[in-house]
Amino acid sequence: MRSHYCGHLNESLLGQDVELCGWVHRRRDHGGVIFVDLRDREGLVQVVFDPENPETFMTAERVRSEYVLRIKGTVRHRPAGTENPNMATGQVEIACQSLEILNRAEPPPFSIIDEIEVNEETRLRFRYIDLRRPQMLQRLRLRAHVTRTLRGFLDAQGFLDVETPILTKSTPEGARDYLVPSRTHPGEFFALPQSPQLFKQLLMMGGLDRYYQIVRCFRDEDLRADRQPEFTQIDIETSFMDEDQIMNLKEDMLRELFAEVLGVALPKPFPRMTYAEAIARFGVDKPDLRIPLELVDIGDLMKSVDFKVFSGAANDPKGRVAALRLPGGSSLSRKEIDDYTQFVAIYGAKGLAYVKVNDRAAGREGLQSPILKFIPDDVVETILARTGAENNDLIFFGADKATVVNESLGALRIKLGHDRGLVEREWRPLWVVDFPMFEWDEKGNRWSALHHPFTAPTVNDIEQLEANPGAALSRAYDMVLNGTEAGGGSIRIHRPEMQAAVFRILGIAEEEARDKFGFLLDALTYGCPPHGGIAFGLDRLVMLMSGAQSIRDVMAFPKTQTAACPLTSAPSPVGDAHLRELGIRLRATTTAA
RNA sequence: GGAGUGGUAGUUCAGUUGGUUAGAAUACCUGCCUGUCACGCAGGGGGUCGCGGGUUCGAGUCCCGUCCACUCCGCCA
Repeated sequence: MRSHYCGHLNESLLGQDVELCGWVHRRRDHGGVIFVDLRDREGLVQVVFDPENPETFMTAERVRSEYVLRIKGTVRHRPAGTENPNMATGQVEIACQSLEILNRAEPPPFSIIDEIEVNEETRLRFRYIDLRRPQMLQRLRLRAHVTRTLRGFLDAQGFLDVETPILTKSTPEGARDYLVPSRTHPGEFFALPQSPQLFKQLLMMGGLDRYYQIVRCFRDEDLRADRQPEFTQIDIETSFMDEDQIMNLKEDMLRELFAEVLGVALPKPFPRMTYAEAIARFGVDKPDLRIPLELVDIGDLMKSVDFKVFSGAANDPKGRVAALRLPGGSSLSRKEIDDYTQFVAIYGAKGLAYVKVNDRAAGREGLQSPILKFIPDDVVETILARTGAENNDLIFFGADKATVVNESLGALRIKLGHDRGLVEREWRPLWVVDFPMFEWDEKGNRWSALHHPFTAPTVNDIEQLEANPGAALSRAYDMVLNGTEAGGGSIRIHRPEMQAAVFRILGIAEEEARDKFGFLLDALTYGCPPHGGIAFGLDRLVMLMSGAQSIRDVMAFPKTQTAACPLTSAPSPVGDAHLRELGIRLRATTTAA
């Protein structure tokens, strides 16, 4: 076992003999002396080889970058004037007495020293080298600090860490499953869990009462900067607690986490906002409260204007007309506005109307806009007043189906916030509550669960729920942090009749419900306690806390956008014999006659 | 499934209107340098311009297709 880390050497060890292991960060020769910066996970220390120890010196001449060394030597002060203030260990150096090359190394494919942004595929192919870079190491250490702190909190609160199966049962709805063929049941498949949702509910039925697990989840959907096919949840479930108790407890958890890991004091309590308010003011159900821009409804003003884009949306029960004021936005160039128009087109917006407010006092003369001629003076004045417009502002307008207006202006709001440097440098958590229970799926022509099918509605009356599913609210809550969904949960259904009713509304036939969830329905009949819980996305949380731009940067071995691993070349073909054993029919490789 | 950006030396990049033997920095190798630490100096090696096809006297450059990476839409109960 090594006696010291390189990065821990300091003046308290002056004169002592130490043994160090590490990588050659850099070798320099000068004036008959060899300097080696030796690196381990704690940092760098400079090792000095002088010719008075010829055997060691000659060995040192052979070392190259990334060679792995074990050295023994004496800690001493650097000569006056040669201290390196850029190095944590820059006051001391090691006078080397013995040197052992534990392994040689090819020159690394990219620099560990320079902070040049290397192509991500190359980084992933050589991830073991990428991980040597201080920033990656620091992120993994932060991640470990986060899980350690969370475990400490949950253990102290009496939560029990229980593992649930990875090989489990495929469930309908939700994301696409990753499937695993069963050898012993030819033609049948396990699914990897999208989350341990049903198992944690079964643990409540098993009397566990407070459960948590830091657990891998799998979803076979397309990837994003914040979405990987396998990711980690902090999964939590409790019995007998209501939503306020759960939210309060989880707030405490997050506050302790941020205080411990980042030294940041999160607000107490977190603000709460209904889903409806979030959509109305920010267009999205996970608002980034750091951006001081809001959507303002103006549909009531537009019902009879002589401009069909606006009046049509204003008179459509599913439409919305909204304004978004950008302070100081009148300086935007025509090209910038065109670019924003292109940007909102991604979300289905057919255009992006705007008004530049050059001189508020000058009335219509002080405004500049391609659409103003369609709108009466009093309406213009009301819009300016309602949005709080001031000189040099710009107001964007969205008019379309409400979903299009919400998504496009919601996304534009975030983009403007970043482009114009309006994002506050703060942590702004909030709870979003009162989600609709169901949303109408136009394509499938049916109701689908906004959260998941085990979420309890706010009403207890089944007839009332079935009479008007679209009006029902759920007992779900999302924790949003700086515009990212950090976690989400709900109180679950614990009455078998209610669970059956929700399945009915979702169009899951009784037979199918029996087949897929019979075990859950049975369990509900044997004394299921009221229960609920929450799951946090660990990767996203660590991404936010570390300032990383991608979830991949806080995972040791992430996958690329096509869900492949450049390091191991997974996925890869398997042999025919292997497939036959699994009862999988081979796809014909030659064209049939 | 769709939109966008990119792919040239180990790495990060430049490469003009299509025109000589495709460059720079850095890394690597050799030598020099008595305290360097982004050391310095001199020299050297290193290229299937992602892949395939086309246009052309001539393609890194233009066209078509394709693969890969990244960002986003759809998708993600």
